[in-house]
Amino acid sequence: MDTALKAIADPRRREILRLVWSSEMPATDIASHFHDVTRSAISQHLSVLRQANLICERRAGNRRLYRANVEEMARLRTFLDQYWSG
Amino acid sequence: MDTALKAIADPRRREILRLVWSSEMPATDIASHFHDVTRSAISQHLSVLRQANLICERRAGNRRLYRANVEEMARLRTFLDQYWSG
DNA sequence: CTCCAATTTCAGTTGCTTCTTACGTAAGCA
DNA sequence: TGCTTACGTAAGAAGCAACTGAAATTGGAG
Repeated sequence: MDTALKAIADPRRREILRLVWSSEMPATDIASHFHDVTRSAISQHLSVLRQANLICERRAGNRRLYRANVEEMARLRTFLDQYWSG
Repeated sequence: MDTALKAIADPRRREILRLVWSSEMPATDIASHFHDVTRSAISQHLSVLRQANLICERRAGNRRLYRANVEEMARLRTFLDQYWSG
């Protein structure tokens, strides 16, 4: 849970999550949304998000398609809701 | 807002916030709740929380009394709620 | 004024984060 | 087979974060 909180504390990663929120997207497309950072950096952000279990990865041929793990995000949201009201 | 998110991503700081959630508490009392870390470290965590505007400080003689800034926490909560739903 | 308690601040260390460049690898295409 | 595209991973720089112990600050007590 801690890992997830740290992960979403980064604005770049929140932006990535938003991109794959409701539909999956290949890594290249994700990276091309960021013009101030290399593809490699985005790949590493994706890795952080994957370790936090906030995104799912699916391989399709050459590509890797990412989408947000809405269940885990719901769990994080619940955790915070309990924190605010505890 | 980013600063606040980073601040609450740390479990120690979340614990501190919980301690001063509904009543103010002097720094010494806060520090004495943590047995694995020095007063100095807690003081620095308090400083991070103050910069994030998540706590308020009041001086009373020798002491410094801290309490959570519930308004700022509410703003943070709203920010996250909007993030989840948009 | 002196001494003590409460607390921050400073200096320094260690470890983590973010980023870049360069390289590796697997899938598709000629 | 060899070239290209789409990625991840490795290595290293730069900066940030968390901690400790020592010193500074500020207020109270004698």
